[in-house]
Parts: sequence; structure tokens; C-alpha cells
Amino acid sequence: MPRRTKAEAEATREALLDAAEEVFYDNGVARTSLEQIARHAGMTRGAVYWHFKNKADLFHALLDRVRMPFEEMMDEVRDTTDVDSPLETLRLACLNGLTRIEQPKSRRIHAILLHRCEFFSDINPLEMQNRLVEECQAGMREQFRYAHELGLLKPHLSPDTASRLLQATLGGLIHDWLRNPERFSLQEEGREVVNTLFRLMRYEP
Amino acid sequence: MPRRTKAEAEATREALLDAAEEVFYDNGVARTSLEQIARHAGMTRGAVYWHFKNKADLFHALLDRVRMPFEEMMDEVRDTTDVDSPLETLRLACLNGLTRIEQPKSRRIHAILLHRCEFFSDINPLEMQNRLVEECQAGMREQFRYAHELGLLKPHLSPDTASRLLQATLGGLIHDWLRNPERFSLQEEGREVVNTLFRLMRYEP
DNA sequence: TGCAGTTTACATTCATGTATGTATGCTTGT
DNA sequence: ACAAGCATACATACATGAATGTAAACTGCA
Repeated sequence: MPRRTKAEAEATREALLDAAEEVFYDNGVARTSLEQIARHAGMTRGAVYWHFKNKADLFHALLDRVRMPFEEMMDEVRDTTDVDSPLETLRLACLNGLTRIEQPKSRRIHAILLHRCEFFSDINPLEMQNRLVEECQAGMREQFRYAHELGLLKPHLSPDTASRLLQATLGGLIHDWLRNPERFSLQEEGREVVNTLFRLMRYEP
Repeated sequence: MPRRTKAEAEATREALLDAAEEVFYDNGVARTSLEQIARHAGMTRGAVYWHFKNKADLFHALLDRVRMPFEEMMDEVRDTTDVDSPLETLRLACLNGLTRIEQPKSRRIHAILLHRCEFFSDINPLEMQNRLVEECQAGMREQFRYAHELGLLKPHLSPDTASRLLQATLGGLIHDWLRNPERFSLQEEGREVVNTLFRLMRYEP
């Protein structure tokens, strides 16, 4: 019995994406068939092929639902708090990122992108990861340069190295946690690591 | 034309593993068929099925060729240099690790494990990664505790946090680099990041 | 000659894409 | 206002190709 109205159709589209997200997360992208996804959403493959061109198209649609650019996170911090130090803004944005990635939806998507998909058809997850990372890196470097000009960084700590260090640490933290969320708490140990790193980088006479 | 002697058979086994390594690296594990691997080694699937039970078995054999435990790296450093500070030993071991992972063989295997395989049949790459990481983490924590007792760590920097920080940074660095080795040099920027982190953690009156 | 090593041939499974069927909603002419 | 006709939103059926595993045939050393 087909859904008819526009709203209902949109609902099944979302249901299919939700289903894909869960099944991808549980079984990996390569191992899940469109049949599995459809069944998990209470539909058949016909519905999938109606809403999406193919598996790759569905995958793109999945990622589009959760993308959160770095710059927006910085802006968000600046809007909601009144710190004027770039280092503090950056630190809060990082903590913010950790919190976001704990949300089930965001967490599943990132886990899929990082650990549960290889390249297939026209999709290269490594390129996607790279885009995210480089964008993030650029934003961080800008803040660190600003902090450097203000003399807020430890002497002999170049903005470039600082941004690479933070980038690596954050990336590693998220990788590790997504790989096994039970191993440690992002909100406790994770924040502690980030705060510690900033404390080490900040110049205090 | 079948290979006959034991040595020749062993050679084709290695050739098959080499082929698998390359094709897995280029196309991902899921997307490569045993046929592709065999052809790439100048053989047919029959040879593969003679030497390995199936794809999963071949995959295990691949990983077994390059495993390098953390403890051994620490021992290696202690043997070849004469530093008595745990922090220095640790730092050198890390730099050592960066150098090792640049070797084509090691680099390909790790890239496959981190970025080019999802779970399939009885294989769960995430578990394998976890084993490596936890083992490494335990070793680092031990060294940091020792350094802490000797008063070598910055005040307010707990050994646990320090080890988590280093672990995350190293992991992130390696992830980032393996994802796109052209983006930066492990030997230059990578070492610089590690050295900087140790400089920040070390206590110097 | 027997057997380790390798090829070839074959049966099976399974996912994909597409074509077709169909029921419902929407629109338009009157 | 209300059918007729068309578009939408699916389900079903089928054709295809690709990968797997296995069994049987082959080949040359021992």
C-alpha cells in the first residue's frame, strides 16, 4: 500500500535514510544490500530506487544530513559566550565538537564515514574526510595565528605546529572514541585531554 | 605451469600476499575479488584457494606479516641509544614509529587496516585496531607514570592524561598522514608535532 | 607412481538495475 | 462537483553479472 501525499513520501525517504544509517553502522556499507535497508524500513527495494538513484546516491544523502562545518561551530561559540581570546573560543569550539559527536545521529554518521565504509563506485570516503580535515585545519590555523600575534602562545610554539598538534589530537581522540565508545568517556577523559593540551600551549608568565 | 618445489610454492604464497596487499590498498578489501588478486600475482584463483582457506584467512595472513608490538619498539630504543629518561625513550620510540610506518609495506598494511576495510565474515578490523591501541596505551602510561615519579612531567599533568594525549596525537597524526601522504611529511611536520608535544609536557624549571 | 601444487570447469548464491504492474492522489475540463 | 486522465509512490518480477566455493583434471617433481 503506497504512501500517497508529499509529506508521507518525505517521511518514507527519511525512514529509509534512518534505516540505512542503522544498518550501515551495524554491518558496514559494503556488506549491506539495498534489500536489507528497505526491509529494515518496512519497505521494498522499489521505494529505495524511487527516492535514490543507487547506493552511492543514498550514501551521499546520508552524509548531507549531518554535515557541520567548522566555521559555523566557531561562530556559534562566539555568539553564545563572551570570550575575546581566540584560544578560549577555539577551546570551547573543540569541546562543543566533542559534545556534538556524542549525539547518536552524528556519532553513527561519523563512525560510518571513518570506520565502516570503503570506497565504492564514485564514492571515496578518504577524500571526504580530507575535505573536512583541511577545512577544520585552515580554521584552526587562522585562530592560532591570531593568538600568536596577541602573544598568547607559548614561546617557540608556532601557530602552524599548534594547529597541526590540535588537529591530530582531536582527530585521534574522535577516532579512538568512535572505534569503541565504551573505552572512555568523551565528556570526561576527552575534555580533560583537550583542556590539558590548551593549558600546555597557552602562555602564562 | 605449476610451481613444484617447496620453495617455489612458498614464493607464490608470498607473491599472492604481495598482490593482495597492493590490490587491497588500491581498491579496498570489499571491492577486490580473489580473482583480481590471483591475476595480479600471475596466478588463478585455484592457487589462492590452495594456500588460503578464503578471503578472511588471506587477510589474517596479510596482517601477520607486519605486526610490530609497542614494547619491542621501546626495547629497541633502549638497546640502540643510551638515554636514561623515560620521556626521552618514549619520544624516540614515537619518532621511530613514525619512521617505520613510512616504509611502503608497513604503510600499506596500516592504511588497509585503518581506511580500506570494513568488517566481513569473522573479521572485525575495529577490534584489531583496539588491541593495538590498548597495548600501546598501556605501555605509554607505564612510562609516563615512571616519568611522573621522577618529577619529569609538568605539574598538574597526570600520567594518565599525558598518555591519553600522546596516544590521541600519534593516532591522529598517523590517520591523517595515511589518508593522504602528500598532504604533509611525517618526517618533518610529523616529528615536529611529536617533539613539540614532548617539549610542552616536560617539566623544566 | 603418487602427491603437492595449480588450472579449469561448474554450480550456487546474491546484489544490482530495470521493467513492469498497480493503487492512490492530484488536476483539469465541464 | 465530479469524473477522466495523468503523475506519484511504491511493489513485484526478471535479467544480468559477478563472486564464491568446490570438484575434477592436469602437471611435473620426488
